[in-house]
Amino acid sequence: MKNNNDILSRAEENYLKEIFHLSGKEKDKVSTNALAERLDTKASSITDMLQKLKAKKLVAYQKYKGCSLTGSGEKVALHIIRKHRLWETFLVNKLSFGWDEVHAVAEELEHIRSKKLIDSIDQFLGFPKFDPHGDPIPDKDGNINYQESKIKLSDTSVKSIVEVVSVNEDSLALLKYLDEIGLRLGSEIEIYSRVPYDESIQVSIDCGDSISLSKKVTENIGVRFKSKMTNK
Amino acid sequence: MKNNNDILSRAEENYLKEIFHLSGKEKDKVSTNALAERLDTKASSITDMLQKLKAKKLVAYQKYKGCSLTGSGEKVALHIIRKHRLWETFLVNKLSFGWDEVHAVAEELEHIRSKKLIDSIDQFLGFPKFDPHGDPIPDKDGNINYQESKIKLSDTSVKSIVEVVSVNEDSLALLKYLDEIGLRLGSEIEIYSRVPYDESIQVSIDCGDSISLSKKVTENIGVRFKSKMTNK
DNA sequence: ATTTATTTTTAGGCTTGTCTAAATATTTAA
DNA sequence: TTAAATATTTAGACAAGCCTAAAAATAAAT
Repeated sequence: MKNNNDILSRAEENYLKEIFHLSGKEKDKVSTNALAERLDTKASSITDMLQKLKAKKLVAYQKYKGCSLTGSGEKVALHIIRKHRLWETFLVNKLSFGWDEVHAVAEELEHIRSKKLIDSIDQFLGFPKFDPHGDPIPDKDGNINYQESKIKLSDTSVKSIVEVVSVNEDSLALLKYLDEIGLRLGSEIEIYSRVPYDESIQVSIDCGDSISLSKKVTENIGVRFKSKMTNK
Repeated sequence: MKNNNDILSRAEENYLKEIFHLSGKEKDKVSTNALAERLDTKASSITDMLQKLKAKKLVAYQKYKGCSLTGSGEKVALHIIRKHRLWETFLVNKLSFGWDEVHAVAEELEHIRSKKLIDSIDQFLGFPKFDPHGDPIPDKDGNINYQESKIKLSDTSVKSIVEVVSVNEDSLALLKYLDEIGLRLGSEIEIYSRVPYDESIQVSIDCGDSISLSKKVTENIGVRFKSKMTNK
């Protein structure tokens, strides 16, 4: 049960992290092009790196067939994600950063190598379970509490009332926009109607005015079902 | 007065920092070999990098004549040192790290690029003036309070009583040893005698038993004069 | 003032992680 | 089921930052 514990480069860590994110809960194979887009590199670079990561037994990879993480690859990925999310929580809870300001910095901090440091931060924060965007934080052994019954806002049915539990942090512009319209973690959203043509929905946020949200927005918001709207 | 604000690599930042440390308060020229030893690389690598840093106007350098920092080079160096020392202070004051555990981690943290982050940490710590090893922390404008009348323990005269105000953090082994013999920041040291042959000195620490300290140790400890010993 | 020793620089190479362009698989569509 | 489109891989190149070995400059010693 020996871990191939060579020290990994930043690039290698980022590849593993993105493979984890892209393969999702269903552990799908991840395609070269999908990785290239997320990592903002060319497909040929992806191929090179996958061969390297395969040699280190961190990913399973076959030519033309996509890749997935091995056990130890997933362990590394979860550790990076743990660090990323703990640092974000630190920035927001202790240093009063806005939720739209933390992602870029956490992308750097997640590569700091001290185990003692991140475990101390975890303790300092009181062992938080979720980060400021509502995503679950893996514990020191890599266990992650996937949130029960979380769905995308884009997948909800009309006349529902839901609670916002997570937001995709990748787009700074999105986070700023949500801030502007007053949509935050815990907000209550009532879905009035859906326009089939563009899949935009008409909603109110925390009982505010009715507002339209595009598909592009709603597919990046995670919610939990609360109740159906009462007809009055 | 425009700053050549290309983003610098980690390596470049480390070179600038070491040039700053080696050139000292007197702003001496720094030799290629001295840098090579501190940075644990070969002299030829130093030459390469100095040419690059010269092109970026961060160091003044002439073949065979050593180098020194330019104004903007020094500014960068001070900013790295500020970050290093603030992170060390954070680790010790907020996360209960030992003073011998913080250096390695701070070597990584000092390269995190967010200005807002480090200024927030500064505020979070209450704008400390000195780090856990007694070294002064540059403020956000790069001003540094060199400690008044600090000298090396190796340069003290016998029959003096001095207070420890700083310790060279570079050697982990030294910090562990000092911890062992109970020498810490603020300790009071009485110097009984000096052996001319090896320049070791005989001292007591905080009124404890007499102990011998080698030159190698005493030249890495900064002290401030308190008083002469009373003859009784 | 030469010779010897030391320091520094040059020249050429290696690895990592990227790129472009061309070749090859796979998938989709006719 | 063959042709067109798309996805992926290979081949060759490049910059950064390091290396070794050899050449050149400086410093030390006779």
